[in-house]
Amino acid sequence: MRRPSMKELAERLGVDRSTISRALSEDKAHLVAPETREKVRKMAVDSGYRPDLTAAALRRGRSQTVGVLVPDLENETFINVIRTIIGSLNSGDGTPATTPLIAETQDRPSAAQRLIETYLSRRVDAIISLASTEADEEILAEAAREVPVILAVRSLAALSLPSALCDDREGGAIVARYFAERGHKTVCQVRGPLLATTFNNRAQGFSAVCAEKGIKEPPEAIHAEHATSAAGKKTLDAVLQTSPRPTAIFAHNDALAIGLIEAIRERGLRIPEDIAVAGFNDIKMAQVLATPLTTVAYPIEEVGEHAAQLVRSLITGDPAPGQSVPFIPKLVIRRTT
Amino acid sequence: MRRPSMKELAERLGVDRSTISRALSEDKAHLVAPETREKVRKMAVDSGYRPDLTAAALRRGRSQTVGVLVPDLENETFINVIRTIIGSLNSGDGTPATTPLIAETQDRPSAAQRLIETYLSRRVDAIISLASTEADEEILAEAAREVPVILAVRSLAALSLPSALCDDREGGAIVARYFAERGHKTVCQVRGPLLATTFNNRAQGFSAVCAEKGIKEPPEAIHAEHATSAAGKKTLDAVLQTSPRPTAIFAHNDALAIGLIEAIRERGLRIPEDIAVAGFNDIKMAQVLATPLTTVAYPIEEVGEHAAQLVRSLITGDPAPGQSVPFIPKLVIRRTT
DNA sequence: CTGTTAGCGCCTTCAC
DNA sequence: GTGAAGGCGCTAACAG
Repeated sequence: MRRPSMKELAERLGVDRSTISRALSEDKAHLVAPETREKVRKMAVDSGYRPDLTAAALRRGRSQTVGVLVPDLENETFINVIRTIIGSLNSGDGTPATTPLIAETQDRPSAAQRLIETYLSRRVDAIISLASTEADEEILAEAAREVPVILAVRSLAALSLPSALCDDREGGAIVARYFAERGHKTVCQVRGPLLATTFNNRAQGFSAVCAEKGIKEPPEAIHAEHATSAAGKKTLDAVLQTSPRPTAIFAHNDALAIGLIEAIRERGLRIPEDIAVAGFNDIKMAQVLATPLTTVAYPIEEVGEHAAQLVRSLITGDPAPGQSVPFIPKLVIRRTT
Repeated sequence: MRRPSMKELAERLGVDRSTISRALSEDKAHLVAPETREKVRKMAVDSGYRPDLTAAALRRGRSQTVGVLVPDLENETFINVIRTIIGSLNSGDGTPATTPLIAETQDRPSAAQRLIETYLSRRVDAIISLASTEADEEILAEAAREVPVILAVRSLAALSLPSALCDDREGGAIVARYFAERGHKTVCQVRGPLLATTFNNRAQGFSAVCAEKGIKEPPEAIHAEHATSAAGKKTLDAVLQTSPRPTAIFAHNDALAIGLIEAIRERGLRIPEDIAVAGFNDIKMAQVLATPLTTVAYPIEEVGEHAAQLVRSLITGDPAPGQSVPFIPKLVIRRTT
């Protein structure tokens, strides 16, 4: 037998549809007499009633839905930030569950645009972008006029929106200071693609400290094509060709670092004696490596939690918390340095 | 200025709302005069009209949405199957875009149940489960009475539903045959958790061939707690304690294999001379390793494409293709064996 | 080819 | 504490 609608429940119980609606709701249930409420709820369960959220969304103008944009679904760090966001959004005591619509942009502006339009057509209550690149600025700015837009992980230079961020500049600086302490005189960065602020900031923070401490960097920046281990592996040749040869490498993320490590191993060089490697993010694999990876732990919980908080307060129209301080990542020293 | 609804467009153009609806639709556009159609479309663009998909969903009874259940968002293979599904679902020439609702179960039946209920309340047009475990059978069976349910990657013993699968049994057999060819006499499996059919089938296929070829396996099965590299790493002790010591290990997936490799390396044993390792799935990392991993390539495209096809035909009510043959995975020989 | 009409299922005033 | 009524924005029959 087909599942009933509120109207049918109402008929069966001889009450009005609105009573059913109230009895089944979280916030208006107190308006209905305890006994009718229980009667209604029992009947709802017994009959297999299932609320129609598309109808509720239309009527309310809010869909209990947030759109999430991520550059790459294979990136553990992004996924973990999203997990934290979702967890936080649905742990709320009273608040009704929010369903995330998750999609990846692959850092293609056209994809970002298309997805944002879909989200807006689906009447999402907010958009969280972890995928923002400069090319998306306009699209995001426009979206922000219709619905709250939150930036997480990646910020945008020319667009001020509520953000949940890691202090990547400081992250880079932390690595440089550590390299300085260890006595390195010549070091090298393997940078991720520069379309996002993230890698840029890490590079700047690192270089600033190097300059200050008189540590030498190669004149030409080394960029990996993607922030993946395969791409990282390919950059080792370029690193070793710089002269004098660096004794430590700061890879802009752990995947790059792992690629480098495997390449170094193939050459028969020793880590960290011949060359030290530090990564960024502290993915799980960092601990599994035979030589566990020194890296900078990304403040996943903080960023995710803060993003969720922003979403919540913007949806309910609370005062958006003012410019918030980015979270400081933390150096994790292991065996590759 | 706020974005207009169809009604407002209709008023501005002096036509009926239904004309707007038709002109803007894909399949009914031909019913409206070319000039009015263009006039409507131009006005829609100029005014920034944005269709309200929550309203359309309510009216049509179809939400242009599919629910996707995945056990673990960090698993590259699952993600790639999902990517293929989404790509295929949205590449359709005429078919309107389908938005996926993606969520992970972490293999917790309670999570699966909650998510399926959310999906049904949101009136998804279909559910694709890559996360099916025995514990979910009832829930899935019940869901299948309301909406098409497709199983991908993982099948279910007691529940016959349209499925897109890999022949895991054959995958295990392929590895065993290869080990036999290489002359191994004592081998060992490191199995994934047994709540899903996948690992069970791989184990059976492998063992059947071993028995047939007279290859020895340890009497007690070795199970990793999770299908991750960290868990795989921990199993090496157990493997080396079996006697006689195996000369080859079949890890039920690449993450396990990588964990084992790192553990083997820590001990100073050589791969493949002292011990050979084969994985399953062929994740990207398999090629990046200093000693590239021999593994069984998962038929990602085929499984994803087939799942998408099933979704399409079940949604449109076409005859569901009969019991389909699982796709055969392919051995990729590299350097760890 | 276009208009008329009638809801989809829910929530929310406004009465009583 | 409950009922009556209206409508969110869209689409689908049915006329003409």
